[in-house]
Amino acid sequence: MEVFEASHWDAAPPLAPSYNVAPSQVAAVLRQENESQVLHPMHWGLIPRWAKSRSVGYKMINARIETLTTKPAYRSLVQRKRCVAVAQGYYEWQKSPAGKTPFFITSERAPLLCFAALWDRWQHGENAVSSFTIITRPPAPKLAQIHNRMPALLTPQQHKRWLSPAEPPELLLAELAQSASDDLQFYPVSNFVNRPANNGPRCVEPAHQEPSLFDLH
DNA sequence: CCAGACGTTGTT
DNA sequence: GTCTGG
DNA sequence: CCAGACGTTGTT
DNA sequence: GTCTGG
Repeated sequence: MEVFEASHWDAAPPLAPSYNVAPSQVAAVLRQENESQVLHPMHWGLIPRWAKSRSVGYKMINARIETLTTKPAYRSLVQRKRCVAVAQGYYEWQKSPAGKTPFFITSERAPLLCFAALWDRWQHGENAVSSFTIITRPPAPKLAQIHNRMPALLTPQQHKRWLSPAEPPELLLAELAQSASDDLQFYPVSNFVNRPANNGPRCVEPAHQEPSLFDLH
């Protein structure tokens, strides 16, 4: 709330801290409501209003910026359902012949990352669920060594405009695809984070250098 | 018209 | 709900 | 994203 | 291989 000058949390108890937010789990999402910014707990993995079951959300965790305006599932959301997912960092798995290594990625300068995202509300009988998907883009040069995609990130200057319903989506998307993301830093972590049930500071501890089988005699 | 999909990543 | 394919 | 299950019949 | 759950 301090960083974003958000006015309040939507739900009474704010989210508990998590070092391992997996798809389907709840994360902090910023939305504009009238003139104020409000934090909402939302499930990661978009469940569109028309979905017949919640399980649709397991597939829609990311949205490619290149095709955002043409995909039927997303194009209507770009107009009025923009939001910002908030976290200190995120994990990306780098592949090599030796296997997959998770990296933890944060900003050198900012205390939090702002992920450009889209949300929707799904209602089925009694229970309503709000959920979101994170927009992805080709990687900034720095991150190309880790992965061939990255989340579309917003600077603190950009995020208010991204949330504003008055802003034209075409312009916002053009800027989003360009934004520099040159302040990102990263380091490898252990595969403790691979198991969704694992949580705590151990998720972001730098990995020991594992000797490869090749180096053992 | 109705039926069926609606998504990304990564691998081959 | 809305789009695509048949 | 990764991990883990993937099934029925019949019994307690 | 593919789907579900976290």
